[in-house]
Amino acid sequence: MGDDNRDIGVVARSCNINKPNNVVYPKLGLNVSHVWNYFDKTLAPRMNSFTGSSEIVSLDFPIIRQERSYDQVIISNQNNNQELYLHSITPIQFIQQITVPQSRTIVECVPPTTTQAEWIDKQKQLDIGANSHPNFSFSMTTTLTQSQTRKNHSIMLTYESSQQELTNDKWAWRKYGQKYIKGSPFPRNYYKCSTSKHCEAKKQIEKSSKDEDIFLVSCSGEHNHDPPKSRRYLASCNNNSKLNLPKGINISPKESIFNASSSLSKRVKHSTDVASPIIGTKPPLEIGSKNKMVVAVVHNIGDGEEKVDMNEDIFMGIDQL
DNA sequence: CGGTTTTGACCAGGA
DNA sequence: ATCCTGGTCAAAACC
Repeated sequence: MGDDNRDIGVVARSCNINKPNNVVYPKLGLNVSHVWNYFDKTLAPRMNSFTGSSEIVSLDFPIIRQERSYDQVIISNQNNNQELYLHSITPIQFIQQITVPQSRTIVECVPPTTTQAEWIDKQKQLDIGANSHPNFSFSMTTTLTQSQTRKNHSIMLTYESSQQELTNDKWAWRKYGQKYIKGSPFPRNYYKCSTSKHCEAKKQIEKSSKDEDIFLVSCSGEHNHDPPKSRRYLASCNNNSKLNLPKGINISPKESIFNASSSLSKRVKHSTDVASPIIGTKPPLEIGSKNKMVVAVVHNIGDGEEKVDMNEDIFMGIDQL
């Protein structure tokens, strides 16, 4: 892609909207779904509070999305007579560690009759900056990093999270460790899914040393069960009144630990409101080979037509090795 | 009483 | 081989 798309990306960041003017998209007739997948929640956290007149259409990947061999996500309407094609301009290939947000994703609406050849041809048009059909290009605002610290360890996906986001989680977690990591004054907290013994979902939470309001959340593994029905843990927070964090998250920097460690006993007695499972954090991201986040906002603009807007940070495609 | 948190010990991988 | 670092374990304490 050339400079055109870079410009669009810049506009998208500043305007929070990423669409060419006066573009009418085909009527998709998509069902509104409130099923958010993990990527949706991670990459489009602001959509939680979307209050505009538009409908938030969150497309559940296993049901609505499908992929074709040429690296495409296709969203079909119920009658299968219209499709929304989503495609990563630059395939995102994860290696040991790679940061994603520089990647661009293109979203286009094309007739359902598009064949692979036609689609490739459209890509060529895009490559030369042609404007023959509606398309968007935008960047993510959420830093998403995939890493693998050790050979046999599962791949972890790391992203930045706000305190608010930490408190909204449907999964139950049990803390199993805490470690001060070199280079950071804040400890890293280790959690496992506590709902099922056989669930391999894990996550790590640590406070960002760069921004006091940001937490770094790393997820690995997948939940192999439904979220717990009981959300009893959601209400429990520790006594950090300033932050109102979920219980169990220790963000005390090293210095304060040392200064306050007058207690010499191995088991430091803690106040009643410090110990408890951390719940209320994002669910781990499902890192599958076919994970692609798709969220669209559909504007009804009359004449039976719908306008599909893509928020600047609500879509991305992820391909794995 | 069962589940969770705490925290030092242990272990494996990398330098 | 040794050291360092990060991830996990597990016993004790807590809720």
